[in-house]
Amino acid sequence: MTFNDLISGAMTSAGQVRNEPVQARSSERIDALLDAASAVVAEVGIERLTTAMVAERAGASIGTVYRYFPDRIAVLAAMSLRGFERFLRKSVEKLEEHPPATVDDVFSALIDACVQMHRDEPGFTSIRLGDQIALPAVDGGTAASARIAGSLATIVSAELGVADDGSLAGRFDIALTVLDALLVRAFVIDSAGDEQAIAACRAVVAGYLAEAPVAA
Amino acid sequence: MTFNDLISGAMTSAGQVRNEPVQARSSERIDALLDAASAVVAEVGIERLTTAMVAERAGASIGTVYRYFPDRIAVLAAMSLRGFERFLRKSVEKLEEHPPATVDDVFSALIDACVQMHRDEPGFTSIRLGDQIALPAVDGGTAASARIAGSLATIVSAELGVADDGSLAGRFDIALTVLDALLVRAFVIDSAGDEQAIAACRAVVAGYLAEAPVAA
DNA sequence: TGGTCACCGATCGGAACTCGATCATCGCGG
DNA sequence: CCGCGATGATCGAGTTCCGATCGGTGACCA
Repeated sequence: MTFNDLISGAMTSAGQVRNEPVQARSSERIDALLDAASAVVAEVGIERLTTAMVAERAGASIGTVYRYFPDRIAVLAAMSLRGFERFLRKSVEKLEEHPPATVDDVFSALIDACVQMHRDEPGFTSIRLGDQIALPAVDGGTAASARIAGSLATIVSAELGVADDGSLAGRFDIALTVLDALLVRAFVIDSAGDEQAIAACRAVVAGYLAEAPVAA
Repeated sequence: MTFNDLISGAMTSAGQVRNEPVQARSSERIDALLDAASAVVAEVGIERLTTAMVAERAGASIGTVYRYFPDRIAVLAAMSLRGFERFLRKSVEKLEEHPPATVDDVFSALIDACVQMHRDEPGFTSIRLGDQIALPAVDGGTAASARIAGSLATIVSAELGVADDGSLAGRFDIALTVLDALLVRAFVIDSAGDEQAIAACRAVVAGYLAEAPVAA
């Protein structure tokens, strides 16, 4: 089991399109629609996004939006899931580029990936890493950070030889929750990312992970 | 300056009603509308709330909703602000009932108040303590936790004699951000509040505050 | 008691979403 | 290799539903 397995284990059906693309132009169209949705959220926020804005920004027709997404909320959910998957891919990229030696290295890579998402993915600060589009239909099993934490604990145990008394997944879930919240804070303070706030995120997460396990 | 000053310093105009109530029935109606909005968010989520649902649930007419709120998002913003204010009031209540001796006591009271909000205030787990309705029109000065942190730092310095090298407000802002995120997690895991997750929130916040200051 | 506040719901504009017509792509058979 | 037909993709007018308004009526309070 490698870091790459983080991705397949964490995806849900909640943000998938209604018709899986067959032709290349269809795949490209979906990406364009989600790029458009991201840009609209970055500009006006989640609540004010309309499907007409998305269609217009994507250079498509309203009917094309509804070919792939059953409704407005499905567009937001797909955007959220795409962001989540992209975060995972960047994380895996970094973890495979510079194999971590410690848990702290692992989370350092996750923070780097998440900072990059906030900087490169319009609207990510609004949509964040999480579940707010899906709430209240989320529980401890389906929450975004929980979907990563279990696999990550398994992989970290195996790859780094970290002992797991059963609490590692919970601790990672907490660390991911804190990471997401503090990076949103860093990008709310400064849309380019407040460096002190990012540094503080690193310190808080590292400090937490360095402690002896607490029941999660 | 007392803990009670936390409240006046943290409020914004962003969630205020369009017509301030004059008659008692008007105040009661606004409360009923916001109670209704909370119930609807708890059931269907933020995105699916409609003003018709709010009117119906409140036993009012659609025109009554628009007497007090210019639009749908203003209803959500008012609900969010009311939650935030109620959290502050519960916090101040607890802090005045049992005067804290340490920063940890202060945050313990804040956690108790926030847990109580999640339990007693429908929809609070969706709307949380934060700014998501207002995003992206939020910055480091207007963010919810930042609006508390400055006053709290001043009060804690004065009341508890805690030394402040200028970083206390930032540290409190971080602690509040973490507190909010980890309690949302606790109530996502279990809608009654997962006790282990709540305990973990206490430990993480206490652990962070016990450390030597890090630039925020 | 009268002026002001509060409420209602019919109405209209705008957003969400549908569906039938049309266009584009691709694989297969000649 | 090319033409054709089946399938996929797109569009936007039309329909439905939601957001928001406004004029008429009722309630409150000084």
